[in-house]
Amino acid sequence: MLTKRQSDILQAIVRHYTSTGQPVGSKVLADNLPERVSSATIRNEMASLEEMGLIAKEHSSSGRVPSTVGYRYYVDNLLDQQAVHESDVAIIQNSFGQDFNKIDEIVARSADILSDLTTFTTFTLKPEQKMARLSGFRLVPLGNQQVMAIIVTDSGDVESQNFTIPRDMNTDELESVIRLINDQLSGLPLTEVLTRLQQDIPFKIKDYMHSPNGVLDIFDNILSHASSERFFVGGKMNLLGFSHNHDPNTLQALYGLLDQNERLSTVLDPLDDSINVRIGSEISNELLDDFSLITATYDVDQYGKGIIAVLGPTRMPYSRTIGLVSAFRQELAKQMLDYYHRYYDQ
Amino acid sequence: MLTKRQSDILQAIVRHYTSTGQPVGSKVLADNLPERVSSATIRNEMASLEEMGLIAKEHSSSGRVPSTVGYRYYVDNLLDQQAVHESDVAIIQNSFGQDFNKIDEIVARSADILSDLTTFTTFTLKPEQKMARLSGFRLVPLGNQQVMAIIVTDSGDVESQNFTIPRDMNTDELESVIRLINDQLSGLPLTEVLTRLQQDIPFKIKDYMHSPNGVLDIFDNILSHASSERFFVGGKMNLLGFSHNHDPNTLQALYGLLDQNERLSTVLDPLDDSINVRIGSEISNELLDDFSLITATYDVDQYGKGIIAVLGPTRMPYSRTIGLVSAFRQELAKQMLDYYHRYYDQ
DNA sequence: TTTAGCACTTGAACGAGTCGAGTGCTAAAA
DNA sequence: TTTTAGCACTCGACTCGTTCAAGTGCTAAA
Repeated sequence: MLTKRQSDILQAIVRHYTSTGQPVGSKVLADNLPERVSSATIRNEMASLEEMGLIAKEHSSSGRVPSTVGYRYYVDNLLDQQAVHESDVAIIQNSFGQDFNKIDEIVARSADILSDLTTFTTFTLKPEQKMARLSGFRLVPLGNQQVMAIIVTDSGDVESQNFTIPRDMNTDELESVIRLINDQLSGLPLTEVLTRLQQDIPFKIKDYMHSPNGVLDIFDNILSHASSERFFVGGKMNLLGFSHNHDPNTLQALYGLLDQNERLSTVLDPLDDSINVRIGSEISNELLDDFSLITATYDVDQYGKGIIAVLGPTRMPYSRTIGLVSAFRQELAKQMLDYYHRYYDQ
Repeated sequence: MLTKRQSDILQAIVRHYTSTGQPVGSKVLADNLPERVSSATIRNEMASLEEMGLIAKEHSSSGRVPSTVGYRYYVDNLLDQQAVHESDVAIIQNSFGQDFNKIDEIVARSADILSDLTTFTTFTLKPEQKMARLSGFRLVPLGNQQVMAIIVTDSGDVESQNFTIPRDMNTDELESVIRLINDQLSGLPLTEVLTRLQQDIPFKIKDYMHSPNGVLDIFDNILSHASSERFFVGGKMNLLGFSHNHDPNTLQALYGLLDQNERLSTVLDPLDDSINVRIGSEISNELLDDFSLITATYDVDQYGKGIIAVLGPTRMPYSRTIGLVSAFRQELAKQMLDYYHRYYDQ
């Protein structure tokens, strides 16, 4: 456990370092502490803090820099009341237009707004659609053997995909299959729809058409697309600004990571419903050792929970960023509820 | 006009510099020229070349580097027969799958293939759709006030967009409008459809519905989307590798440019149907002074002409890159024709 | 016209010296 | 016992001079 003075010193070090980027020495600290003590005393205290692993030197006679553990302690114990600027709240509210036609549009826009505010890179995920139920398949002929398949869920998600009908496929057959699917699978959760599509449906379809494989692949394809979770990434290029490492290869690797949804989702998984901060090596991913990740869920009542996340440098203004995330998750939840109410309640 | 020996020297300088990135001195050149001359002679010749503005020194005692004018001369007069490696041709052919459901997919894939091959950044634009004709509007109700509007052109382009019907809008009214539009506008070129939508159609619609504005905006919106030209960008992140300038601000500005289609299209406009090379300052855009841009059209017969382009460093292997572009435009045209034939000829 | 030779220029790499900001430690003061 | 003043020490950043290699331009001879 730290003494009051040690806390003060650690806090001052983090504040100073995150805002200037320079290691902090005993003299500067002496001028910035609430109680006046000499630089020598501070040096002694810093020696203790270093022994505890909270701060570190870059070289033997440099000032101190917070370590991962130090940031951790700061975030857990020394954070300001996360006061969110009213102007920021106003910006958030005004940035959402009202002309959203899809949940995805809200989510994508969210990532951009949040990255503009924080100047970092952000991720957003819409509420889990796992429990969403199939409300209908549609098939729209486009002429010339082309067909657009559309799947709609009761949570308002729409996924469409074009495909081409094999020449040997009969349109009537296709229509009956669609009817069958709508009859049998409407109202079921997407997960179950997927399994049914692989199990009993092929069996039943046999009666209607002679080559059912191609069609089912299409449904499979579009369905798994609809039920797959895709992160929207905002402010990708901000990374260039706050990454310390400007080596092209490292950057390319990082950007590769941002494009791989599977890898992202393991990294961004929020542990609980609070605002979660992972610092440097705590984000078990070598590429992200110099970054901090703030993740949070947002709760859209019966429509499920989504995720927002901010990726910034370890030396980020934690208080401000956490405040922004906190304000943002609320506003986002509100926007989504608005959206759902506008279109689905009556 | 350059003497044979001057040509040889310029050629050797460009070759050497593009492959090593190091300024080239008289000694190295002496070893690499077809006819054996002393380094002193070469120094004299280089002095002439420099006076003509074809090469330049980085500092008073450094080797020479090609200038923009020098590259220009090289590209115009000294290029190898652009022999394309058979293996590259094979790669191009194999990289196109056959499971394309949309022209856009082919175009997007093209940008990726070409950027992988060149290791540079590439742009592709599908054949001009200006002359494409509207073959139909579709309107698919998705439930809960939501509707998906689909527009299909005779060139097989499909554009869809969700929107929400205002509560005061009558579905029957909407249907009659759709019918009207299909009746009146099918078969017309998209450009004309756009103007008609703004001129006589609103007048006619008045009879069918009391608040025509919202609907027409939607049509307008989706139509201009369909007829807008959008470049696909491949290998964005390759830019990190070949840009000399690693300054985050410059990079961000560059990436900003890649996302602005309007600005791109002024830059990428190919002057004619040959393969066009613009070097450094010739690409009238300050941001691109250290880059070279190779643009070319590809010709898909009656379906129009599209554009492909490669953005690389001024010191790129011109011969190889031009060869690749040349082979690629042919294969791409073939792929598109295949696609069209597969789906539109009977 | 070409070439050998030579004086000259330049950036890169290296070491020595200085400076400033920081440290740890000791011994005296509180 | 805690705090502080003082001091020797360390290290990176910077400057300066030196050396080295790779170039150059120019001159005079071949």
